[in-house]
Amino acid sequence: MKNPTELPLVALLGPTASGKSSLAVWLAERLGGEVIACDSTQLYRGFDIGTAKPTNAERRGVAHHLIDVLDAREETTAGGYRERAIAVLGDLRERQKLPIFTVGTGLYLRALLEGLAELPERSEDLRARLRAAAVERAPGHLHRILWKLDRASAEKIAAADEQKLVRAIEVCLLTKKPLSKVHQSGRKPLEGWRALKIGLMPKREVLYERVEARTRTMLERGWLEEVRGLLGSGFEEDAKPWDFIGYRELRAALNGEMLLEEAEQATRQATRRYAKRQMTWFRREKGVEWLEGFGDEEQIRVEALARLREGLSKAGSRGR
RNA sequence: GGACGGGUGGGUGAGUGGCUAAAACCAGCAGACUGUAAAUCUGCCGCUCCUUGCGGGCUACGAAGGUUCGAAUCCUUCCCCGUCCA
Repeated sequence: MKNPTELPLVALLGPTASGKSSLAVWLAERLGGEVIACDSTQLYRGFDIGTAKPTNAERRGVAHHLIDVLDAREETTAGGYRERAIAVLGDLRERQKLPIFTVGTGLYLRALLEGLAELPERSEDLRARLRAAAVERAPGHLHRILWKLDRASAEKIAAADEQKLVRAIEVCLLTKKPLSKVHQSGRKPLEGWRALKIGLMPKREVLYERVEARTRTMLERGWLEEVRGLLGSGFEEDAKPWDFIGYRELRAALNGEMLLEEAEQATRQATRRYAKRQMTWFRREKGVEWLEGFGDEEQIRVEALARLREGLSKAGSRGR
């Protein structure tokens, strides 16, 4: 196999409610592109309103990928996302379409562009055993195990961070090597593509206002009904999508564990915190052209288009 | 008019003489994060100064006075709020 020519791909990053989806469609129409969601929640079928999937009307006939590809009881992982995205990229290459990623999940973009180390997949079995042990033993048990297996990792992970400790121990046990060592090898960056990154970074307080307004709008569009329907459809209570912001709160409201009003309030709150975490992650992303505004604002769109055209011509390929 | 209960930092709220710039929680801010990532976790959080130290100064628990070596904590008066009696 020859090394394929390097083609440009676009990554639109930005916190939730910053208007990525709308900008993506607008750009796709002008650049001959198709949209690929890079979002851990839009992957799931049935969870539509609260994950802010673009509606058919909003897609305006532009093809969208990696939305609705998983059943609620399936697990996503960064590695799994990477594989799917690479498959889509292959398809777009063949059809000569510009890939435009709407990136909400920073880890997934990184996994795609920079690759992941050669790590084993998660093992539910092992995880269950580790968790059980943690409950029985004194606090700090997992951290002590990791300390023995891989001191360097143990120093980086907080004793309270069970999720990361379990993962680290899991990798050490399955590979029989320290995680910190495994991390140093085997990362394969994406080949054949050159990423043009545009970031949306609206003013904090305006973004928060949008978050509030959008939560309201989602409810008005029947979000609660959607959740009611999902509850009735019978998949496990611990299915991954019930972790998503809003879904867990609305479910609690429907189960009588909190008032609807409280659920709405909690949802807004969680969304704001989420937006903040996204911004923290994105700030570290390299090579991003930042725009201070929302993706549905005319001047932001025009500017995004201009910067992309520049980038595309440098990449020496399509762009009309 | 009378009897109780209460007024604490952005919010809720603990604290009844020193260990208290004041628990805890929330909000806020900053950050970490290579297979759960809309997850998980960490730090900061009155103001200020610097030689950034378990450092110094100032302000703070409704208001004003007082007791005390020392008060959010005790006393007095006043102002507000709640409940009950008239």
